[in-house]
Amino acid sequence: MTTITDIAKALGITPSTVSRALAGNPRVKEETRLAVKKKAEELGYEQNVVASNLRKGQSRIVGIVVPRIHREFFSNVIGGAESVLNKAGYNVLICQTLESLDAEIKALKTLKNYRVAAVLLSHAINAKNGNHVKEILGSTPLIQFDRVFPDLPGAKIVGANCEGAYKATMHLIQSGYKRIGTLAGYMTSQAYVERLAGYRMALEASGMPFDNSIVYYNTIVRETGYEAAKKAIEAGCDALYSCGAFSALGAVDAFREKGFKGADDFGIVATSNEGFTGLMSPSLSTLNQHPFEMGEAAARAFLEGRTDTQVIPMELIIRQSSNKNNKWLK
Amino acid sequence: MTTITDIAKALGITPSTVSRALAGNPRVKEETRLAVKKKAEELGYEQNVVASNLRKGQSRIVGIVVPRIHREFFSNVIGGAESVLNKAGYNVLICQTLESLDAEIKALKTLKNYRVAAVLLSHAINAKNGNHVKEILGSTPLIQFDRVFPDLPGAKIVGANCEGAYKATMHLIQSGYKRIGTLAGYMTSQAYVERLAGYRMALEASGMPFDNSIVYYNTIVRETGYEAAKKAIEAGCDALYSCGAFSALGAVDAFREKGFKGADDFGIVATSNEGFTGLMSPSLSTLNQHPFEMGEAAARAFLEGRTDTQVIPMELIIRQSSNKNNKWLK
DNA sequence: TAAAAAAATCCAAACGTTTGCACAATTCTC
DNA sequence: GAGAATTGTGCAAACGTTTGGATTTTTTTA
Repeated sequence: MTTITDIAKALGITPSTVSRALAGNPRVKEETRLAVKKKAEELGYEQNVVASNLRKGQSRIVGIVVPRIHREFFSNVIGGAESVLNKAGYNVLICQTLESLDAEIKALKTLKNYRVAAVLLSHAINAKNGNHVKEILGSTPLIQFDRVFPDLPGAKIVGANCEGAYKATMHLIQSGYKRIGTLAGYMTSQAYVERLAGYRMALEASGMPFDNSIVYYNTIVRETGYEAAKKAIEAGCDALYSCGAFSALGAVDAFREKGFKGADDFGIVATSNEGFTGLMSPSLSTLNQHPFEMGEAAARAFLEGRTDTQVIPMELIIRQSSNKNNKWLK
Repeated sequence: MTTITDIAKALGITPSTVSRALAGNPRVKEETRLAVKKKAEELGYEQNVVASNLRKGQSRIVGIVVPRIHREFFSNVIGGAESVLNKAGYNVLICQTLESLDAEIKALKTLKNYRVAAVLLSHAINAKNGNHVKEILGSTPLIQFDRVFPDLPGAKIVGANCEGAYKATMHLIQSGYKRIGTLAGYMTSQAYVERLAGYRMALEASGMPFDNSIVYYNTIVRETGYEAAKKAIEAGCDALYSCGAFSALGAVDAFREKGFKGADDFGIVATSNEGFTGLMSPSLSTLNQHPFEMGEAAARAFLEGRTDTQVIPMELIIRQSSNKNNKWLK
């Protein structure tokens, strides 16, 4: 591999001048700069970024830590972040924690050892606070997304959970549904608490009672969604706002079983616009969390040195499952 | 940040001994090794991997280049590769090409400049050959997966396209379907050519004619799948093997339109076990390409220094769309 | 107990780049 | 045309680690 020393020797100058020439330092003569560029091209020179990083004490690598790479939400966040960072000349080093706090700690240490320019982080589910992060990262910029700890410094990118849930519930109300339950998540998670709050606000803003007996807690997978939906039907509900996407899938199973034929019979809006929601039958009305944009925002927050909290709006996508003019099954 | 020199000074020894002690070199006394370890712990020492990599001329980073990070298939490959590599002490630097050859070239150069230990690569769709790779990567180990160029050196991990298509078609034949068409892909892609070959082999092995008039080429998205399926129905088909998953979705649209009620009316098996295939109604029988395992295999091929081609079997998953004993819609 | 062998440590260079400061060459000013 | 200002280049150290070979210390052997 050719080095700047090789170029320097070939040109009878010193490595320092070559370095400056390649870096576009104005202190080197136009003439020599061109000669250096030409020779570099000629010898197929490529900078050894490892050496450069060592000398400069910093790298053009941004670390991204996520619970799981192959999760629709996270892979989209990564995709968004990568595209922004790549344009700015950064590369991404990716670590997955598989929801383990130990793995998160290890990942952060590794990234620190690589002297990454910043860390984009969404916490493992069993991280209870951000103390470990502060200690390990020191002065390395931190941008948290989705699963954040408010006490940690630095930018945070979160979804508009409350507002989204409000919008979804309001849509159901305005569509004429009279008794709207909710498939709520775990109250240990900030995101789900906010969604429940949004649901409640929409009801109360419309003069409808908030009835805790049709709030089905801890309902985030298909099976529990199915069971909860059956109960909701028995309880006289004609619509559901689901805090997740997979639980809504279970609800649809229940509707099928009951012979419901369309949104006239029962309406549902789910959170998280997973790919399948638009492909299944009935297609599911959802709240799009814009994971790709979340990744872009996280990357930009780093590039622009922001330290505030950004809230990414959730977009309501109305599909068959809440569209009263549309039969589910032909 | 504390360095090995700090540790050396604190202990009254030299950095070289500290380095060797931490590396577990047998030339250092047990006693000093323990002292070093203790002091390192005490001072919160973390190795500067950048300096280490520079000196050693290689890094513990593996580059992964994919067309798109947020594609179910690729994000799973990455997930699989990361989990294996991480256990072996490697980290992954990820680049997406967004199907652009220029971006692929740039990514490879970047990875080379980082002196990565290896590159795992799935080519951009408009890369016509592997010449650029050879030139840039030089001696850096290359492992290609999914989209590979046979002329490039190094390990290759591919799906068992022919065998999978054979299995899927054979399953339809054995289920009693009499006239089986296929939603074929682009014949410019090796994978689709092989799938068509497997389909043909199954027919011929069963004494059924291969009829090119019910081979629907270039059918890989929902819309074209829908159109092709309508034609297939008119042509008297009672089943389809689809080379993609999204085209099968279009076929299901067509079945719905025709009022088909179950696999007794029409059978279909799709390639690629995308998440939605198991969630839609009817659930789709598919060939699971095992992307996660493909990523694991690619990572292991590097770790074990393999240079052969591995074929990852495709698993037939039988669901409602080809199960004659099961009505699609209740 | 002296010499030889083995074990532990040290020295110094190297990896390839960047950068403050010194020096040389050029241009400008009066 | 002498000195000052400007411009371009060189020198050498530094980033933190690793490693071959030299050196010192300890242990073994006769």
